[in-house]
Amino acid sequence: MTIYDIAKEAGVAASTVSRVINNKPGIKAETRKKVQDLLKKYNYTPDAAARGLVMQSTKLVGILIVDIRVTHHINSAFLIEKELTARGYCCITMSTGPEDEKKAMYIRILEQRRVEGVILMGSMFMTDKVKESIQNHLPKVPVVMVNGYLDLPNVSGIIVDEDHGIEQCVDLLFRKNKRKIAFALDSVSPSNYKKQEGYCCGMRKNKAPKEDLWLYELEESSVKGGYDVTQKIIREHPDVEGIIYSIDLVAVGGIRAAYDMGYPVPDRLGMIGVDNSIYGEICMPKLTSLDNRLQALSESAASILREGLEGKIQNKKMMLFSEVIEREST
Amino acid sequence: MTIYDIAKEAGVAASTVSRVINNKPGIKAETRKKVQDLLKKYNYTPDAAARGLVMQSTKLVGILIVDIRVTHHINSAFLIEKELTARGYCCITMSTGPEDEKKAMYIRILEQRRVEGVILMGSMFMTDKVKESIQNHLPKVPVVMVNGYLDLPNVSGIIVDEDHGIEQCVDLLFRKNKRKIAFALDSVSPSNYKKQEGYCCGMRKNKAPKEDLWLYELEESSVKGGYDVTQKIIREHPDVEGIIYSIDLVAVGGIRAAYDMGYPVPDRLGMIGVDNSIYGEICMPKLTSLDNRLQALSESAASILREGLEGKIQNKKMMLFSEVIEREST
DNA sequence: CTGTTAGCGCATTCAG
DNA sequence: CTGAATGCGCTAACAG
Repeated sequence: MTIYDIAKEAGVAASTVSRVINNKPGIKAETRKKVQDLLKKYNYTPDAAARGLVMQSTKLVGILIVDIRVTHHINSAFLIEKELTARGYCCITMSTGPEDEKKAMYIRILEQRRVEGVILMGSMFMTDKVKESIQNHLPKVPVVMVNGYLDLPNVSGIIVDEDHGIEQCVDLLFRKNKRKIAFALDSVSPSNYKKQEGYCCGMRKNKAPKEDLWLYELEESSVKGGYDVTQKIIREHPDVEGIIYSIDLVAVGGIRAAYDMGYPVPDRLGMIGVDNSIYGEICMPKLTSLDNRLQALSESAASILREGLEGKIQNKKMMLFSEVIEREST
Repeated sequence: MTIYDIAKEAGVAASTVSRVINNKPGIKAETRKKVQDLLKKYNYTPDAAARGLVMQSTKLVGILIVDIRVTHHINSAFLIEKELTARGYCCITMSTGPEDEKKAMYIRILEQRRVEGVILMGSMFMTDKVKESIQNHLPKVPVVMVNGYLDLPNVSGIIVDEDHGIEQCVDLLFRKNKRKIAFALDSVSPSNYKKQEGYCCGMRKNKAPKEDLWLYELEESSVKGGYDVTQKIIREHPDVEGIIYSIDLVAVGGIRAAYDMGYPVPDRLGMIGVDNSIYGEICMPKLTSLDNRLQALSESAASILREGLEGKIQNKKMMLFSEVIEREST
């Protein structure tokens, strides 16, 4: 079913049908009615691709996420999608995986689809390869990176001061008289690197001796990973008094490990995660967590992209401030 | 940049460029090379929409989810997307919200985009309005419903015997000598209705007196909702010995409520959730849960849709069997 | 081996 | 107020 089919049956030209569909003025009420009836009769809907071709506008935006199963990221995507869908855009949300080549591949897919805007979700997209791909394949569409930045004329970024936030976490533990603090990283990413910096800064600021900076990297970013690393930390440093984890998901594994090893939380061991996620409300005791402002981050990203879609392409750089949410684990 | 631009610079016709792009045979190696160099020079990628128009194939599939933030559903979408992307399809994943009108609206959006297949995620799509929309707007594309079914020639469905699974949960509690069992529903959906049926069946089968069938509906499908309803259950039935929840997310709220009210789990109170999700591994004690076979469900959905995309449109109906995973809460 | 032509479904001039 | 003609970017059938 095309506008021609409708036109033929209505005894008018295709252009008339097109005008009716798009509510253009200058159509006799009677003709309009006749066409509209036919449109309804056949449940006709115009082909977005064909329209996009002639209008030079696909109304498509791409949202790239390393892994959509990561609660934190999909929650953000949800908010962004809601905002953009309300404005008539259709979002293509895809999981790229962590490999640079695949990220580049997905950028190409978005190019083929001629998206008019792109969201890059998370600092994992802060790589040279991604930068090069954007430069080569999407040099003119507005791109917004959530919690990261790429120095390109069409890319904007919003970042959270997670380094400073983690520093506050260290401060909090010190205030609770916990001075032997370990830090567990779930993966290597610019965001996690910043958190690690914050940990080191905070420890230095609180005059912790250098040999007491205990950095741990997880085998896997999961509850089990958190469980295992925590056992390891406790075994290697039985005098540990606090652990900060790069994300809540692994922190909750740590909470359980502490319990199983007979380290009461928070009395003997203070624990802090990052994301202020639902995981922290489920475990026992409830987890103190660094709120990295997911909602505000997403809303800003959506609104910056929206501006870009409206033609104001500019590489904005914004920062939001994280905040420690204290619960039962400290 | 179009194939014409490339063609002009290469001194060949557009069709030749098209042939090179699509690796068609019968091109002089020299010409091919010349064109390929230009393609690379300009980072040219064909416009998927224009190609789709002439090929009569968009290579687009739609995935509709009531709320992509629901872990269970997004995990399933992830698996399906992976499979379909690998086969050259591009997935449009969208949150419809629970309202029927919005579901219908999103079906129209998919129609406009001329998707070649659709996944309906979750039993929440088993409504007359959705059925009517599919019938009117997407009567010819293969549709696969995950954990549900619509009686339409182009719709397939895979369902899980959650009713029977919940019955087994009741059996398990009875074996543990818990006979006063409540059931908490997080929302009204066909899937939850089936679970409720299973609860009633199980109770009847185990000869529980009719007045001991305690059904509760939650205010909100959240940890807090589970917490509140559990307090209510305990207050209204201090002799309660077991609670089954329609999903893990609310069950973990219940676990905490039981703790706060001094009801040791599992000694005094056995608790069971549904989904076998990560939530159940985070709480303490760890949650016994009904595994509703998410992975198998998703894989089947993807493979049925794939068959549909390959032309074998048929309304298959499949069933998978759930399984109780016992942990610490029973 | 390559160029010419036509047409996918639509919106938009420009005539009438 | 409406119709005919054109072109968006691409592929395919047909010539040559």
